[in-house]
Amino acid sequence: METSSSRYLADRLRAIGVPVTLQRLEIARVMLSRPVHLSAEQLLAKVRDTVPETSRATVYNTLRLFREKNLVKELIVDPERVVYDSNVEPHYHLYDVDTGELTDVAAEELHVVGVPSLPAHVELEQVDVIIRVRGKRV
Amino acid sequence: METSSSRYLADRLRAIGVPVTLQRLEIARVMLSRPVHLSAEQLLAKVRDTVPETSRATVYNTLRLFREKNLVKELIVDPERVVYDSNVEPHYHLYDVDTGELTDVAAEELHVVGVPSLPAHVELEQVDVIIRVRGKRV
DNA sequence: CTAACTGCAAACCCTTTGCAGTCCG
DNA sequence: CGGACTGCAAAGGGTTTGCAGTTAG
Repeated sequence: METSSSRYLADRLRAIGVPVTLQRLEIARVMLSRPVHLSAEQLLAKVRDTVPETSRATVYNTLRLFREKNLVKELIVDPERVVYDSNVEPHYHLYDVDTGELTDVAAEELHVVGVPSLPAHVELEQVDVIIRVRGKRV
Repeated sequence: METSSSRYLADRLRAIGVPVTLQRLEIARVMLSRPVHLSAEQLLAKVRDTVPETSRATVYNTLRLFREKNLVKELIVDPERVVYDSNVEPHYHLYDVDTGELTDVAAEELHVVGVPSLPAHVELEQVDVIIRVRGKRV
């Protein structure tokens, strides 16, 4: 499947009511063609490689839009920056605190047992699991 | 046990090689007398209630020091701010994304099954579980 | 023609830092 | 005395916003 073609991506955006622009198409190409973990700044750099007429504001605006449309998920693993994940299916993460590298852990591999019953007035939104690892100390 | 007396806290700081000052003692009283979740700014406000001659820089310096000494743990649940947790024992969290309220979930209640085997060059630092909830939509 | 999108730059918030003054051992 | 701690204010980095110009339907 040609998931990375402009045609496919443009249709996908239109299908969810997102007007297609050059910048959004390119942001979609970088973020949505395959599972990636990118910060806003990293995304901006990649998008500017091919579409230099892209501003920081547009990247942030588009990320917010994509998040609202459930095309990407925010990962909060580091106080320094937010990371955007193009895998919106339930899954977990392994995070190397030294390198910043993020790896997906499939929901089939890992299970959270014993989630407490919730107060009546709240509902579950999502369960985050972050397995923090670091390079071995010698 | 008088865990909140100045005497006890001062001794506790000295025991781990932290020179005792008025500000540190007060920060310790607010943070360490009982399990709390506080942001730096919230902590500053509480400390200034009793010791107004406390600067923001001192709060941040002291939080870093306390973290290095394993008196508090950083919680990364919200991109807006870091929350400090005076419960340094392994445990998990329930987070209300609407109110910002954080609740501890004891390690005995909840288990993470299936943590993947780690690459040889890294070691496990910690497993974070954040159960995100929100007020029920009507 | 109107509404929506974009770019730029400045504003904003949280956190850290430089520096001078102060205190404790 | 010397090293460490403190306060102030300014710097720093990531994110958001105001506004004017442009584009698409």
